[in-house]
Amino acid sequence: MFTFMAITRALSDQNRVRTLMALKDRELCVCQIIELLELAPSTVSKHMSILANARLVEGRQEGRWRFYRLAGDDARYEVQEAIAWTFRSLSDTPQILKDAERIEQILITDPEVLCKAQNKT
Amino acid sequence: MFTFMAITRALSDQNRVRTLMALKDRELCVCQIIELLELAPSTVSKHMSILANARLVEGRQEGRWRFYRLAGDDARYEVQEAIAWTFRSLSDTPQILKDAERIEQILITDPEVLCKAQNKT
DNA sequence: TCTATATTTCGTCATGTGGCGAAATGACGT
DNA sequence: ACGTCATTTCGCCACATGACGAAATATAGA
Repeated sequence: MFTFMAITRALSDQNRVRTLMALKDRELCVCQIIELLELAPSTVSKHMSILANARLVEGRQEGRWRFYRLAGDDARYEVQEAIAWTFRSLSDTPQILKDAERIEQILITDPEVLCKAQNKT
Repeated sequence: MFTFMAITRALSDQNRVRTLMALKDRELCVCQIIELLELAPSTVSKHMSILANARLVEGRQEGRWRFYRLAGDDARYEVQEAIAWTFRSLSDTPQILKDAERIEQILITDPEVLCKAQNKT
């Protein structure tokens, strides 16, 4: 029950759901997620920790950057089903399609450059 | 997206999830749900309206009583999948098993008597 | 070691949410 | 029509949550 509630609570925020969808087929660095959501780094960090806590995503450190990816095949089935359900429900929605386009743009820019740009703002 | 968020928000409260699980294979009158959750009628009413708003449950008026049941086969597939996922995730958990037992007890008592007893409290 | 920098943690604020009781609503029986 | 009674609506309170900026942390490179 606790596990399940952690998942539903994690999914009950639009920004977190958008992030989850953005991780389809790729991992993203925190600064890339910041760029997508247009939120403060601290806010995004909190969101990611909530998603990670629910085991919906996994984090990976690479140098100064932290990358997040969707939970893998080793995840609990509640998690796997939650992710599958989310994707089936939202893949075709305007917001997610718009995000997908935006991510393509974000991926063009090197994370290095992206982060630097964010620090100036 | 809006529909999906309504569902996840509805599922992000433990009492609402317990209620949803309690509706497996049967409909329940509001006073029976009050008895199960041990919450104030106004609180339960609010919970039910949130579940109904997300289309996870449907209400039916019968005289003075209002019965709720799980969304049927005509519901959107997001809803159907959400319900299916919830059941697969929680059917075997202690809280839900305990609730199931308690519901058996509640069902023994006639709703008429149950409501009267609640009014006295 | 010192600096730069990507991310997290902390403190704070505004808003949302879940809880209750009282009053309103709606439906039955008389 | 009127009283009864199950449920909902409303107003309120305590607490949770999402947002930010500032400060702390951790890592890479000089």
